[in-house]
Amino acid sequence: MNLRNFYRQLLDRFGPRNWWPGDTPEEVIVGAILTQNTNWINVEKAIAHLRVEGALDFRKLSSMNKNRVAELIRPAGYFNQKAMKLAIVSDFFLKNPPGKMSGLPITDAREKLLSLWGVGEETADSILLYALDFPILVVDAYTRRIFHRHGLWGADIPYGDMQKRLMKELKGDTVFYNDFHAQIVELGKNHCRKSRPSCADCPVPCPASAAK
DNA sequence: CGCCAGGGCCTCA
DNA sequence: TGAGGCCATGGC
Repeated sequence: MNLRNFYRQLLDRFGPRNWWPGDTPEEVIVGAILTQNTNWINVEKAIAHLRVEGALDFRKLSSMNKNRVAELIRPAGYFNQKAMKLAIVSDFFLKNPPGKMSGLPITDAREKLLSLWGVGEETADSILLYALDFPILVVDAYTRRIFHRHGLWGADIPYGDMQKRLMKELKGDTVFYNDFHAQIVELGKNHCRKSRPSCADCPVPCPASAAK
């Protein structure tokens, strides 16, 4: 399969996605934590609560009472863990502002993020790409499932393997990786669902032999 | 109803 | 280093 062509099919169907859903780097970073294993609809409710409270703000998030933060982000699930994660990440970005992080070599920036409790590979890469404008491809459960169904790899391929393989073939820049991942999410949510996938109107139908 | 969602950490071998 | 358990709400 030609991945550039695959992307073209998605772009033709869905149009440019203009991601990430969030305006400021702060909002993108908060969203990246809150959306861990959670439906975006629920994340939006949590972000709305934070905004009303004036807490969509690193200073506030790093100093506010954890129980209060947990209460505000309750709809996003795992609220106790995520309240802690928001405090840790906020504290980090107060000391390492996004503008300064963007100037580091990407490997250094990634390592710093991964060293934080609560920030794994996907969250780190989402922040690197969507908040700090680094050219790195975010992959996720949708990516794993979609390309597994297309016969590209096994169902349990590790995160890093997916990322290496796709980036090696795509060789994109920040703008391209931004939209590629956004298109994958659109496809994964609305067509290539885990259960009851909507294959009839899929913009990138699986080869019959590989479909599952 | 039960399943699922744009993960990540801890434990235990 | 890998599998399994845990965290938790709300939509469908």
